[in-house]
Amino acid sequence: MSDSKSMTIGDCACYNTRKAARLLAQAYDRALEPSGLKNTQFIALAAISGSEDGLTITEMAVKMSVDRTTLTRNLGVLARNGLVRIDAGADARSKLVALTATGRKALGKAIPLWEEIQSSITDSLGNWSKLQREIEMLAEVAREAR
Amino acid sequence: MSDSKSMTIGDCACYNTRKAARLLAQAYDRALEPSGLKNTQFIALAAISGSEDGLTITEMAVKMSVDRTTLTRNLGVLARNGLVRIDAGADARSKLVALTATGRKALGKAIPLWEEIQSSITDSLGNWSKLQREIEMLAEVAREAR
DNA sequence: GACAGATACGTGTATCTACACTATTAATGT
DNA sequence: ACATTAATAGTGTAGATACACGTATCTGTC
Repeated sequence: MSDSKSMTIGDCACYNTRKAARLLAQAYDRALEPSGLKNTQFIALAAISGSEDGLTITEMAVKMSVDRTTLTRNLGVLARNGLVRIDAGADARSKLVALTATGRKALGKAIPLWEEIQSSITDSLGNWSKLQREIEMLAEVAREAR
Repeated sequence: MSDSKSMTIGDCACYNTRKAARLLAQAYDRALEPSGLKNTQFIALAAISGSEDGLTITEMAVKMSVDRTTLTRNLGVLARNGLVRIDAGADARSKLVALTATGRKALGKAIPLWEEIQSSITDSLGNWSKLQREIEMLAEVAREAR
């Protein structure tokens, strides 16, 4: 079963999704360039700005579906560039990530650039909302694959 | 126009696609582990094996929609592990990439593992063929975004 | 045959990614 | 109170990714 119509490696879900992700990352990076942010950094800043009182690294990693240790490194870059602040958390264990003024400013500069590339991409597609839901479903299925 | 229903950063095409790509990569890497290959390496070997007389690095990069210099590094890993051979090409400039016996063997071991995770993923989805076409369209749109 | 432009490839640098492991601190059970 | 377990974060290592730049080679043209 499940092999009814010959699987080909060219149909690999991982390959095709990664390919799209690479090309999208390049397009968004180019579009965001005037802000000095890469797509990853833009998304990270946006995630932080969405949380009023800052969030811990683990919280943020879960929210973004990225490995915690990956996020630690990525936050290191942002902190080095003065875009985020990493304060002591409630615990002596946890830390709180928050935007600096510089970070907020960069985010503000990036948002209209993002809106432009985002609508440029989605306008060329039939129905992005629907495709987005399907890609989210794909992510969910991958997350649960064990 | 194009903003008829309020764009939110959570709808970012780049973010959502990258997220799915990350989770898929983890799932496929886990599944392929017994072969010693990562998803990227598996795809690279498959791409090479698909070309009878080997291909140049640029040809392969175009075929896979990956940056040429990225591919150079990735091939370096595969060559270091004895999975591919990099011979002199027609030119004194170009080179020819080909599978070694070891590479062919690893690929052979990986294919059934790939089939398993691939159908596990796609079976959990409504219609992968259709979604795949849409993701390919998304990649195409991103490629042409300038 | 020399030269301008095109082709093919590598390196330096920087970022993103994640697994395995470690260290520290907090919470929990007896 | 103490030992065990859970929670939180960092490091070592390794691979993937791409841009800017540099080098060698080839090709067409004069």
